[in-house]
Amino acid sequence: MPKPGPGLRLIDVAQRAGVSLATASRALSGRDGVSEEVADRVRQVSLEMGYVANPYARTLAGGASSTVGLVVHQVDDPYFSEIAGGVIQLAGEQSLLVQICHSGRDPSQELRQIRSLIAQRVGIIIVAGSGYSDPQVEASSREVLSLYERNGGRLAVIGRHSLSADAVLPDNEAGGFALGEHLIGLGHRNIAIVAGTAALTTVTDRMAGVAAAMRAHGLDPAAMPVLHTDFIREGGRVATEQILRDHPSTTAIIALNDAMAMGVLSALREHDIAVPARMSVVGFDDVSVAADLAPSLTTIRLPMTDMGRMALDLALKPRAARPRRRRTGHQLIVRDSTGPAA
Amino acid sequence: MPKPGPGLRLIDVAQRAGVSLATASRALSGRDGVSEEVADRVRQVSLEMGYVANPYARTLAGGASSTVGLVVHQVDDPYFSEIAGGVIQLAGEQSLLVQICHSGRDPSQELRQIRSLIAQRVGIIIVAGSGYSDPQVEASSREVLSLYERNGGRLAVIGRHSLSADAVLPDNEAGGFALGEHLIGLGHRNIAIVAGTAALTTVTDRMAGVAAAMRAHGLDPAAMPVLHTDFIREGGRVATEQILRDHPSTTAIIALNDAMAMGVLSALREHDIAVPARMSVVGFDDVSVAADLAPSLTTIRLPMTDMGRMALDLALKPRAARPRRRRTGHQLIVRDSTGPAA
DNA sequence: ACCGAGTACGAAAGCGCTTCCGAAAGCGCT
DNA sequence: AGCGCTTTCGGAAGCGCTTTCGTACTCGGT
Repeated sequence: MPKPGPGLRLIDVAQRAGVSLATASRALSGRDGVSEEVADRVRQVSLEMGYVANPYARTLAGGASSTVGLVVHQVDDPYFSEIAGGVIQLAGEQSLLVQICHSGRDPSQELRQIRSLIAQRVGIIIVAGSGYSDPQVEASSREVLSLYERNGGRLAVIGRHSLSADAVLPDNEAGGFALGEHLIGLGHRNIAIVAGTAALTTVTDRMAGVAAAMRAHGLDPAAMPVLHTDFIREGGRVATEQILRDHPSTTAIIALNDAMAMGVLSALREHDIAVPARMSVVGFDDVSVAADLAPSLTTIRLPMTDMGRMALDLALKPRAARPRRRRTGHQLIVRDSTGPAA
Repeated sequence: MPKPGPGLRLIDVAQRAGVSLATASRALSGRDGVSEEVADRVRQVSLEMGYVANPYARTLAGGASSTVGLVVHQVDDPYFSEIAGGVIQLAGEQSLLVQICHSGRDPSQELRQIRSLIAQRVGIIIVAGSGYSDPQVEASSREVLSLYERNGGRLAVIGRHSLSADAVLPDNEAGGFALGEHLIGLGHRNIAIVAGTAALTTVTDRMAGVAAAMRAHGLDPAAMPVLHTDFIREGGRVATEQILRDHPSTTAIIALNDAMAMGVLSALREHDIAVPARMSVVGFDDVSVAADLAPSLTTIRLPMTDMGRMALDLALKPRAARPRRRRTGHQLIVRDSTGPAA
């Protein structure tokens, strides 16, 4: 492992400015107890010499770490990369650094990553991604995180419910409802859901919204085929094959995220099934390519970049007595992948 | 700024294991001078207590920082997010953490980010993204980076030439050549290039390849319209408008990356110009959505994830006498966006 | 049984910073 | 002039770790 180069030390600056180490430290970190005149001189010298404090020493000595840990499922998934973009953006403005790691959609891996971040003593952790409906897993993850918070760490989660932490929550249920309404309004009655991993709360919430819409229109959600596969493109492909085979009367497919919707479209294309003439397809998230797909995708827009910013913003604020919830807006974007039922 | 919680200290583990601090340190870091028996006991106790070393203390005491800094233009650009995915993947396997920051395609911002990483004493820096053809900018960035390397920092760059650093280089010129050959082979003679930011070496290299292909077939590259805009989707749209207005005889458009190609396709769609019947379009990179576009995009595939891994791999190896170059393969992927010239 | 070489471990010195504490100096007041 | 109070600063003690150095002990050779 390479070793970073040596650097200017605070004592060098202090000597050059003709003050003690302690005074120099106070001057640079803006503590009071230093005359304006001396403080200015120290700052001046420090600037001239291009001094930058060693963050390891600073943190060790009881200062706070200035890096934020970000845990995402997978950074090359557009949903997460946009969230990460937002976090990095705001972090940059606040001159914080971002440690990023993958949980790979695996609860135990996620826990490992969080532990590692805590060990790194990062002061802020942002966990993006769905919660897991497995109570066992959630419990142990919750335990680690709440210990972290009790120790003074700041935590914010994106897109998952958390009892203790501040959270940024897309309105998954309302989004699902809007999708359901849209399709039912177009006359669709045989709607199938490509639902992704069953254990994710994101999935269950979005499904609940769709079910509510169906009930609101006198349809029976229980009759609706629900295909659980992976929450990625390939999952959409696989599920579509099953739908075509087992539920031939289906006229509309709701994929619970855009990645799976892309898989659905690609499978339909292979089977020469016209969209939306013979089958309507909707996604969820509105990742940036959704508009460029063939055909362009009707979906629910979530402000991913903002969600990243909001989460960091929450975490930067002092902790409130009760965990804060920030709900994001959502918007139905109607494009070319949906049309009237055949 | 929140403060990370306290933690178990090495001395706690040492006491519990009945050895001195020094011995415990040696045992856990695998140094020799400790009997197998004692070392085992210490490791056992450490595991039981869930001890994790404080990285700040460790680094301060002369150990090496175990985080790698990654500078990308923008993490929510698929090209960079896939590279980042590769870096994070390998870093995870080596239990390194990744600090990620945006340069936002701005040379001075990039330099600022690098400086900040150096100040953070990260031991490894990976810079992804194109070089800048502005010699002034390149010089000052080169100065900072070579100082960093002289001080023992490890550096690897992706997709840019560097005199001193190890580099992972896609074969931009050969890729450009392959695209040119493909279109010329389909009978296209009036080819326009959507080139993106003129100051990037990636752009100039890819253009050089296309030009070479034209010369090889007796065509004059100088006659070819070259549109310089931003290296993003919107740049492709703007450039396409210009092409349609100023170069109506064009039958094929080469976009020098997929993002711009998506812009080109979207502009053509608005103008109801059939692809590939009336206009062929190619991109470069083969980001994962390229296959799902309308129509699916002919492009040059670059192994982005691998490139990220390779860069970190290079940086982890001890420095060689001469900087190493690792050339990546490339592959022409023919899809539905290209066809014979009208 | 004695000596030099080797091995296993502990004591202690930092790494560069923050912060507590105490000394010195300046002030208004009696 | 003498008192207490505040302000400004320096000395020094850590933060938790790695690493050097020194000491006690073991062992093969004679």
